Amino acid sequence: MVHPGIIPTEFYARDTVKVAPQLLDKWLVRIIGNNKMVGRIVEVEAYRGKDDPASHAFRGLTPRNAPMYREPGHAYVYFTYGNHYCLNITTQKVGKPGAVLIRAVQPVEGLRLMRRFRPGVPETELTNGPGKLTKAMKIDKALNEQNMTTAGPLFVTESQHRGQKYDIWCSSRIGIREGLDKAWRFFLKENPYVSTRGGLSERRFRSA
DNA sequence: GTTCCGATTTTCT
DNA sequence: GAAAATCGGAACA
Repeated sequence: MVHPGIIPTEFYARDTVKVAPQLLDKWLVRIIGNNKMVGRIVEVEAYRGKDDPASHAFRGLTPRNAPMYREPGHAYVYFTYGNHYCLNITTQKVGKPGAVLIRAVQPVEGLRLMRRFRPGVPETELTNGPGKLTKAMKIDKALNEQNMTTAGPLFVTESQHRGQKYDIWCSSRIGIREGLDKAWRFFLKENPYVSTRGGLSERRFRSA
């Protein structure tokens, strides 16, 4: 199987807040045996380090957040609220913590498999939240620390569809209590697959 | 539509 | 012991 346009390590080895909005419209690809699932990234959040009280890395290195300090372009998968996995892609060079949380994707390919992992759910709710997309695409602890810059079980590519114009908006991040002043959630405005609950102070970020 | 609750890991108090 | 980068179901309106 050929996978054109895989996003390389250098893309991720930069400021997390710069990387996050640039991941929008790219394709998250999940390979399981001969099956392929693809989701267009439509909502993300940036998490940094000591300057970011909402980040897992705010208080320094722990066993859980260790991937945030290691190589960029790798998966940081953690288990939360006793029920759900969340997928992040690590950013910044080794030693400097950072990660982008993938909050929502738009199903592009492999809908049948996604529906099998999330039965009885309408298409718009298949992957419109961080815990939902990991379940629909079978992303769990087994993929923690996976390299996402090469063709493996999980990686990101450029969009393989014709470039259509879209508006990027930003807001405060969701489900946090501190760091609400930072507008580090980025999403495609009016995309029906973005998770519903709005952040504070939504506003236009840029068009692309 | 809303609010409340339970699932139960990791980290911090 | 409590809160957290969440979700789905139940109860209520």
